[in-house]
Amino acid sequence: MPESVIFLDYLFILVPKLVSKSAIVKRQLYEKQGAKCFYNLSSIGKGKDQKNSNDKVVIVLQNYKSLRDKINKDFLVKCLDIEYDDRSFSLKSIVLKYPIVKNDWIVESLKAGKVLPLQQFAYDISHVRVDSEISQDYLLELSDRSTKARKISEIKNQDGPATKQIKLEDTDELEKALASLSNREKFKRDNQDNDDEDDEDLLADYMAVSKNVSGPNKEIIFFFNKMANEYKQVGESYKYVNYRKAINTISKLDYPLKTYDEAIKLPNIGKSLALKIEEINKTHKLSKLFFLQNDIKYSTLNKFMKIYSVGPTIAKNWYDRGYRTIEDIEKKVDNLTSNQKLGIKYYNDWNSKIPREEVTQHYEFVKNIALKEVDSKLEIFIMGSYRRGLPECGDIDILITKKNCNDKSELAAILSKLISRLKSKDHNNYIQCSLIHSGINSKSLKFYGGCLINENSKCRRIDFLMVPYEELGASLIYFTGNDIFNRIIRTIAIKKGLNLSNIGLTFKKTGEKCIENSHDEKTIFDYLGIKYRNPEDRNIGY
DNA sequence: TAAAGGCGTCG
DNA sequence: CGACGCCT
Repeated sequence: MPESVIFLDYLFILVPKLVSKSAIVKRQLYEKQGAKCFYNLSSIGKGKDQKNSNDKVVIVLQNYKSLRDKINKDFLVKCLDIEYDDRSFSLKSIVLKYPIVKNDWIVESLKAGKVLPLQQFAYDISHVRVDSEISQDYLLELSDRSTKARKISEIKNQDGPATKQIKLEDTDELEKALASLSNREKFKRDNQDNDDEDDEDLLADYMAVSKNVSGPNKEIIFFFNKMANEYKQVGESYKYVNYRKAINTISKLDYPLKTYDEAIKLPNIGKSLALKIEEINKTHKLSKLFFLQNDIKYSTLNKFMKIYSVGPTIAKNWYDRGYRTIEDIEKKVDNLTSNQKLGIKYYNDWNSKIPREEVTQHYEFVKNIALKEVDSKLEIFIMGSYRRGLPECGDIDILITKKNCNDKSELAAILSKLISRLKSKDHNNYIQCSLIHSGINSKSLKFYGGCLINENSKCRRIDFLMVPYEELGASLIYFTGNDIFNRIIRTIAIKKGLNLSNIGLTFKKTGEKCIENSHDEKTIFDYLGIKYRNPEDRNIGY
């Protein structure tokens, strides 16, 4: 026996605490192998076994396979009996201190007759959901389960063979594992099933998106794009921008980015992004991404912010008040703005992409009405992602100008007339709703709303922008984007002491115009000292 | 450490 | 008018 004592320097925290006979038999087996066993962190050293300074503490998830869906932050916090801190990342500090492994680490180690490396059995903390309601219920259920099961079997049969059977089954499994290697494949299969499924989901996702991305670093770009979108949707706009800029840097490389050291030297890539690049290359996963996607707080903020007119402040406020679903919001929030109500009404429609071909249809439809029924001298362009050549668009952006017309009230009147025509029954109420209230006498040069091209279609977001002719160049740049491109060239302007907006290019200090009449974009590019870029080349960062 | 800029809506 | 959100 002495030579088989492999866990001599180990201290196991067994979670959750299971009191079934089989669990206790297992615990005794671990102890025979030299391990000290506890059920939570705070009881270490309180029992007969004292912690030695060289003891390696390992948190072992018992019955991992059947519990994996139930494990979340509150579950672990409660099991480990640690101080609860509601910040999303508090578990990280524990994990840094003590490894968390699935129980097959013990099983496989026993089979191998030696302690196997923890890494390959490590429980991925990034999967841990922060979800108090589910886990509280589950913990209650769990604490009863084994006693309940035993009681039922005892009632069925007073001699208790059922109990014995449970015990035999579980210890059998372990003994089989110890005794024979023929089970090795089965164990492997059983325990890797779920991970394989995760990988397949990821792969499908990856394949779908990677159609649009090629090059030696497409995997990194894929993950960084996911991170960018995740951060955008929870209101972390600087992180969003930084990821997009990093993608821009990486997508220019013609060689695969392999190491931290290579990455850190590149512009727009700092320590944390370089580490993530290394993680992606090693594991083909990004734990932070899975954390964000599975964290109840982040996914709820994400959900709320997809409502038009709900930003980070309101989403956080709702989250803090305990709201978790769109239904909660509809029922319990009594001060929704009219735009937010529309955002909920059209939640699905406005979160769907629009095929490029449909945008073309809208363009033809609006152009026709504008020229025939409003003013034949108008010039009408589709902007945004459409002008940048993308196959799908988030919305429909229409810029309208009139040659040599700088009269804003005339332009406003044109817009009012156009909108009222598009709202009319003559055109099947094409405009369904307004997000910027532009009445017939509105002086606004903008209109945002929802529109319907035909009965079978979805309601689409449409934006109109009336532009004085002298502002056309700056407006074309602004309304073409993308957002990151705009920020980059505006930053270039700042560095030259200038200010670039949709109105024009001015001197930062005096506010005077740099260019009197900038009808075209090229003049502005020239003044900034940068080469003209076609709209298709302004898709910065994915 | 800094990070784009203008404008509409709400209270 | 400040805070918030939206547009690229």
